[in-house]
Amino acid sequence: MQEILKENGYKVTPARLAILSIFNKSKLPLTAEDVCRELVKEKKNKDINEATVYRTLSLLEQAEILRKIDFRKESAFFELAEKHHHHIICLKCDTVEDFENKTIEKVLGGIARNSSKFINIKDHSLELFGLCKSCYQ
Amino acid sequence: MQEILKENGYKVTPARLAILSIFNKSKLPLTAEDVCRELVKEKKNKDINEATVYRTLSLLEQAEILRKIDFRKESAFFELAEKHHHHIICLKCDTVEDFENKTIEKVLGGIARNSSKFINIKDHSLELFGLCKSCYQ
DNA sequence: ATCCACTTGCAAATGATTTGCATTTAGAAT
DNA sequence: ATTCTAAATGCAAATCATTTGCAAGTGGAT
Repeated sequence: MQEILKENGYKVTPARLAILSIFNKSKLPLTAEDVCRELVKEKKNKDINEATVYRTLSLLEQAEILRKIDFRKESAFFELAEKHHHHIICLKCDTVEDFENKTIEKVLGGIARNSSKFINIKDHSLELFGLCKSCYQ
Repeated sequence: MQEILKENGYKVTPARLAILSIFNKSKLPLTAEDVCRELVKEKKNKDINEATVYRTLSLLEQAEILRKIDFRKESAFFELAEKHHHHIICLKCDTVEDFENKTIEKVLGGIARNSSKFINIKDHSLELFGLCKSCYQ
């Protein structure tokens, strides 16, 4: 793991190793708060600051060691609920293009039906992120 | 539009009508802030409070008149970036089940390629939301 | 062992969203 | 039309996740 840090030119620090090790142990995605809580549990690392956790998470995300589940924008977006569809969102200017696709809906229906842990799927969200023609240099 | 409010037992107020009308005019999803900005533009409705906008948006969401794009949880989630996959998330207990599906990836590739506005798709997020077996009453 | 850019801790700032409370209002009952 | 009450609103303060400025600490190249 620490090789990945070095390769990317980041220093190997106790905080970074501790946080990486937490993700290695966890089977589930974690929030910054989850990480802090786990850190406190480990006797040795009671002292890693919340701000450091946030800074480390975004560093690890940029290094593509961690993935952030859903690129959430600062604010929530709303639209009329009329028709079900999905979006392609520009990472730079927030332009939105809608799309819908029957195949995907069908496949998702099957996935929902075959889930081992879930019995009731209420909705789903699907967004593509990229650069629109104007923002693509 | 106001019939929908009445049908659901909500009072028809100037604020609600103004906000609904903004969504009717808009081709794009809007944030609470966007709505406030539009309200200020209209001479008549300079006076609708920000808190009212937020309260109205969540009311309209509950009435299923508006849809919130991506059910964002309070905090962002992170996980090791190793393998690309998606999630089924319990709305009650946050339990997560992973899944992946080649068909969906393939279809999304085609959608990206055929987009009229976008030229560079970097990533996508796909999450299903529902109730896990334990939380389903 | 030294040095400096990179890290960290701490506290304060930020930005979106929510909430308590006093006032106003929609709309049902009169 | 007037009255009445629960629901809706404005305002300001609170909250919550996340970010940032700055001073102090530390990896790791030399």
